[in-house]
Amino acid sequence: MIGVAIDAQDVAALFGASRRESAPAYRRLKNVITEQIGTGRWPEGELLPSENQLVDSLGLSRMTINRALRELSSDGLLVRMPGVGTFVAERRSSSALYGVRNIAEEVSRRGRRHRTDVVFVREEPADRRAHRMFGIPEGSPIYHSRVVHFEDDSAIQLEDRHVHPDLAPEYLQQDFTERTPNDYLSRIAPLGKGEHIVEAVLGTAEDCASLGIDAAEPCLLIHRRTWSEGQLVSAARLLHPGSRFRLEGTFDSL
Amino acid sequence: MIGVAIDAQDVAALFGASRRESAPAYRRLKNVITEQIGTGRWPEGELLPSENQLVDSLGLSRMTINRALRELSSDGLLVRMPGVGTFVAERRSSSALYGVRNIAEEVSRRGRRHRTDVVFVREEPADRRAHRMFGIPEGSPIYHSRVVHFEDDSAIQLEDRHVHPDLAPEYLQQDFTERTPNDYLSRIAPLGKGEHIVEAVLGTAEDCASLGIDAAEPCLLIHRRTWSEGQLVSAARLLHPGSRFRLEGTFDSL
DNA sequence: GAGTGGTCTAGACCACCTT
DNA sequence: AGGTGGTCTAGACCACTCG
Repeated sequence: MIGVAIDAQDVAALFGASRRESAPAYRRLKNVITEQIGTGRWPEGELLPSENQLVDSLGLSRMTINRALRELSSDGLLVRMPGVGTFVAERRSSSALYGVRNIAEEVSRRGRRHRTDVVFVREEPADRRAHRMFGIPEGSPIYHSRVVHFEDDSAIQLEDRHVHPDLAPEYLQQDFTERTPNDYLSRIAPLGKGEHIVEAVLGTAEDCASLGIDAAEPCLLIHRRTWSEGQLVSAARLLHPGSRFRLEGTFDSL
Repeated sequence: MIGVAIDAQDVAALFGASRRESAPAYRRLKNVITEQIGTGRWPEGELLPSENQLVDSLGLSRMTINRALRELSSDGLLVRMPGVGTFVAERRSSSALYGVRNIAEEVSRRGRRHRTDVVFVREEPADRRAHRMFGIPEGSPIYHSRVVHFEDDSAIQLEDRHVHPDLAPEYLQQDFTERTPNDYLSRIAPLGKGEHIVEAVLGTAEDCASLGIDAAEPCLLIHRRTWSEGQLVSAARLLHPGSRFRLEGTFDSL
């Protein structure tokens, strides 16, 4: 066996300390486990106590334990194998295809910590490409931001974004460590239409340096444009290290 | 009151008819409800029978009913309100899922010529992974195909696919140069649910040789699984050279 | 007050994996 | 054989909504 098993008594201590919360027991147990995984105190592959051990140490019924573990498994934080045990899942980001909107939310939904590094936020003269896309005169000001999104301490997205200055006049004054650009934009400009293009590429040397990855690592590049009231609001280039990020989506026959 | 309530006896009839499935009860109940909503027989806003009514009509314990309804609620198909009832949710934003459906169609829609090379189509003993995914015994036969799709004369997709033998018994006899595996499967097994996972990777040496690309070229890898009637029909690994392929999609005011 | 969903218990049987 | 998770039961108490 690789990882040292987590002790049921440790879980009991953490769970006991959460008694102040008024949430239901299964919720509190989920919170405790999510926190341990999020902070890295329980590393990938670590074996959790069995359901029966937790029944004894936590004083809850097995159904309650089972619900907490089952939901965490369906959230992708744990991996359960019948006859074997419950393990901390490998940390590999994944986002709903149509959920590429709010990366901070996706990250925290997985019980991880989201952090943003701002590379720059500035006004620039529009080049020909911006002129064509946004329909503003060449040389007139346009906003340009570049930030890096972290999940815990690994970079998972380099966001390079151009924004129409008239539709988001306060853009330069925003603190993007507090609220992501996407967050801000979706608040001030009601989303009308969006477009995604996804491809596999290698990052430039600068991209790779920002993300802290090797130059040969394949990356997922998402071009994302959003319109509001028929006007292009924002065009973003979202670059994700292939080893740390993937897109997920489901569809129904509807 | 708006919607006419759904009768618990109707649910019982549908549930009884699903007895042939060997799935657990909560799963069958979820399938039955999903199907009714998917086909529109239960319109938006419709009131479902209460948990206690279903306990009586289905002969299941309330915990089992509750699990089915709770999970459907978390899946967004139902909306539950304590003290009020359970309702069919409003249609989910039909986030345009990327059109990975039929590559032959996509190619010819672009005015190019589509061609398929069959690498192999064969029966294999299921390994552990197949066993877990498809729920068939380890070592029992499973179908495995690998074909390369060309757009004009450049390879754009390596399709490696495993298929449940019971749900597509004639799979080995198909001529995939005439009709793609996807085409065939969607004809014989009505699509229920699908899942995509998209990531950026490097192909194996064999992959790159099949696609005629350099080993260092980033590729878009799509894992695609499709279910019919709650049973996994097919799991495919679709590998696209990054330089020759990208995914596009649009979405509307979600 | 009657009905709803939300939660929880203390058992149980099963298929599965490991030894 | 013994441990694991997967499922299920038949009860129970609660906060909530509605008439």
